[in-house]
Amino acid sequence: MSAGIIQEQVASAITNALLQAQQRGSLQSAHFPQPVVDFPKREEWGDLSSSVAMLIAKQEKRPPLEVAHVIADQLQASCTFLEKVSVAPPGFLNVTLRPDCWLSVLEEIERTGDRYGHSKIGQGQRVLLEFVSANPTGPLHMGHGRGAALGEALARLLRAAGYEVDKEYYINDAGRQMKLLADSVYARYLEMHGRECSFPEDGYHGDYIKTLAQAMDREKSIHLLTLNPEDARRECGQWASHELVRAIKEDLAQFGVEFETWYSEASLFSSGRIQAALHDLEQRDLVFTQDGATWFRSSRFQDEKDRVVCKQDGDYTYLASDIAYHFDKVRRGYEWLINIWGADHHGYVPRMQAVIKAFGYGDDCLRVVLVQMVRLLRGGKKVEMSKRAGEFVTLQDVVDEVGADAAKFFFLMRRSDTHLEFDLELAKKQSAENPVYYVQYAHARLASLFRTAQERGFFVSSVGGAPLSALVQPEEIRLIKQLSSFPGLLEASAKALEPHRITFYLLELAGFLHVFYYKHRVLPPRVDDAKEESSGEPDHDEESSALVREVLSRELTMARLVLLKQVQTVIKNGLLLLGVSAPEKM
RNA sequence: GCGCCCGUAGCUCAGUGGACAGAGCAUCGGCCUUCUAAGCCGAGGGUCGCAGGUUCGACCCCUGCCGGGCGCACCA
Repeated sequence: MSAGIIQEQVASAITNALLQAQQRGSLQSAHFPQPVVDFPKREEWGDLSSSVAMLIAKQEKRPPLEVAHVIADQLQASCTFLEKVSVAPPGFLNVTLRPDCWLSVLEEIERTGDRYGHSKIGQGQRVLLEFVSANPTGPLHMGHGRGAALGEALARLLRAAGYEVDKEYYINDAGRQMKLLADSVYARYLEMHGRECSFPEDGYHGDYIKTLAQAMDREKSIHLLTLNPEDARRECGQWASHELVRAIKEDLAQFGVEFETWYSEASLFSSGRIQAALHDLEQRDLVFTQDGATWFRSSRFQDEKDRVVCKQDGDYTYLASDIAYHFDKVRRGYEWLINIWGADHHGYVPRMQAVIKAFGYGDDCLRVVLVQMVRLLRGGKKVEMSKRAGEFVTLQDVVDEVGADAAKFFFLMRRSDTHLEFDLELAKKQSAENPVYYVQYAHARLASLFRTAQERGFFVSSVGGAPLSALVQPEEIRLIKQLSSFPGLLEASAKALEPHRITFYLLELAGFLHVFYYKHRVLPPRVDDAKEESSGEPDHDEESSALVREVLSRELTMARLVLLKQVQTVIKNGLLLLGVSAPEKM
C-alpha cells in the first residue's frame, strides 16, 4: 500500500465513507479492510483508485459494482476535496482530486527535505546486516560487487524506514581456504628464491599471490628461508590474509561501501565462543556424539538431516563457526539478522534457520537474501572468467572502468534473485541509453536550471509563497503524483528488501521530468531570444511541434521552479538510498 | 532422485490477486535559433513455458508436466 500523504488521505476518506454507510445501514459488514489506494492504470480514469468494493462484495453479499456505487455516493456527499468520484466495472472506485490537493505534497517534501519518504515502520529495531563476507583469499570480484551494492542500499533503505542498522563483514580467516592461501603464498615465495617446491593442488593461481610473496619478501624483516616450513607457512598465511583484508577494505571504500564491524572467524576460536555456543546447545540435548563426530540436531528444526559440527579428526566444521557467530549476533542485542548470500548457498538456509530456532528465536529473526550471479558482457559479448586459473574480473577493474555510481546502479537494476547481465560498454556510455546517466542527468539538469534562474533574478521561493495554482499542465500534475508515491514506495521496498524498486521509480520520475522539460519552458526567453523569434519566419509547423506554446508569466515561472525543486529533492533522496551520487553538473 | 530459484515483446527485464500486460535496448521514421540533445516524439512488435484448479477476477496463489540455473559433505 502506498503511504504517500494523498493516498493516506483518500484511504481514510474511504474508510470514513464505509463507516458512515454502515451507520446508515446501506452496508452490512461489521469490519472493513484497510482500503488499498493506487494509481489507476490509465490516467483518464482518475487520479487514484481503490478496489475496496470488490474486496468487501463477498461479505456484503452484493455485486461489487453495487457496493462501489454505495461507497461512491457516500464519498461524494461527505468528502469535499474530491472533484469527481466514479465507478467502473467490475467494481473500481475512481476518484479525481481537486487540483490544489496535490500541492500539499510539495509542502510535505519541502518540510521534510532529505527525510522525505522516510518512515518509522522499523520502530528503532536493531538490525545486523551481514554481507560480502568473502574469504580473504583474493580480491573481490563482480559477484561480490553486486552483494556489496545491495547491502549498502538495503542498509540505507532500512535506516530510512526507521531501523537501526549495523553493517558487518564476516572474515572467513579460519579453516581450509586459509591453509590453502598460506601454502600458495609460501610456494610462490620458495619459487622466487629458486627453491624446489610443488604448488598446492587446489591452491590459488592468481598473479596476486606472487605479488603478495614479493611484497612479503620486501617488507618482512625475517627471512622465511631461515624458518622451518611450518612457521614459514603460518607467517605467509597471516601476512597474506591481513594484506588481502586490507585490499578488500580499500576496494569497498572506493566502491563507496563501508562496514561498522569486521568480524573475524578466527576470533571465535581464540575467544572460546565456539565451545561456549556448542555447550549451550549440548545442555539442551541439541548436540550429540556419533561415529566419533559431534552433531547438531538440526532435523528437529525442519532441516532435512542432522549436521556435523565437529569432525572425527577433531576439527570444527564451518557450521560450528556459524553457530557461534550467529549466537553472538543475537547476544549483541540484534533483533533482526539479515544475511546476504550468493544464491549457490541457498541449500544452507534451512540449516541456518535451524540454528536460530535452536537458540530460541523465531523464523523471522533471520532473513537470508540470495544474490544471483552476474554475467559480465562487453558490447554484448560474454567476458569469460576462470576462477581456477585466477582469471576473473575484479570489482576494482569494474569500478576503474565504469565508475562506482554506474556499477552500483547497474547492480541494483534487477531483483537480487535473478541473474544479472552487466554490460561494461553500456555502463560506460554517456547517453540516454545508460540508465544511470539518465537519472543523474535529470538531477544535474535541474541544478543547472536553478543556476541560470538565479543569474536571471528568479529565486526559488518556498512552497507556501509560490503561486502553485498556476500548475495545471498534465506533465506537471504527473510529476507531483509521482512524487507523492515516493513514501509508499520506500515502505514497500523496505518491507520486501528490494531496493531495485527505487531504481525503477527513479527512471520513471526522470522520464517524467525530461518530458516536462522538453515540452515546457520554465524561464522566459532572453530578450535577444525573443527578438530572434519575432523576426523569424511565421510558424508553419505549429502542428508538428511537440512544444506547448504558452504564455510564460512570472507566476508560472515561480510555480514551476518550486515544483522542480521538489522533484530534484526526491531524485536526490532516491539516488542517495542507492548509494549513487546526485551530481550538480555533468 | 530430492530441494530451491527462474521461464513475460527479437534482446535485457519490471509487474504488493484487479481494468485493454509495461519499460529500456534493438529496428524503422521524426525533433537542436529553446533554461544542459547525457534530452524528446512517433511506429511496429505478446498463446505472460504448457495443462488443470482456487477466485467475482490469476502473469501473480495451488497441483502436475516441460525447459534452464543452482544446491543436495565429517568442503567452505
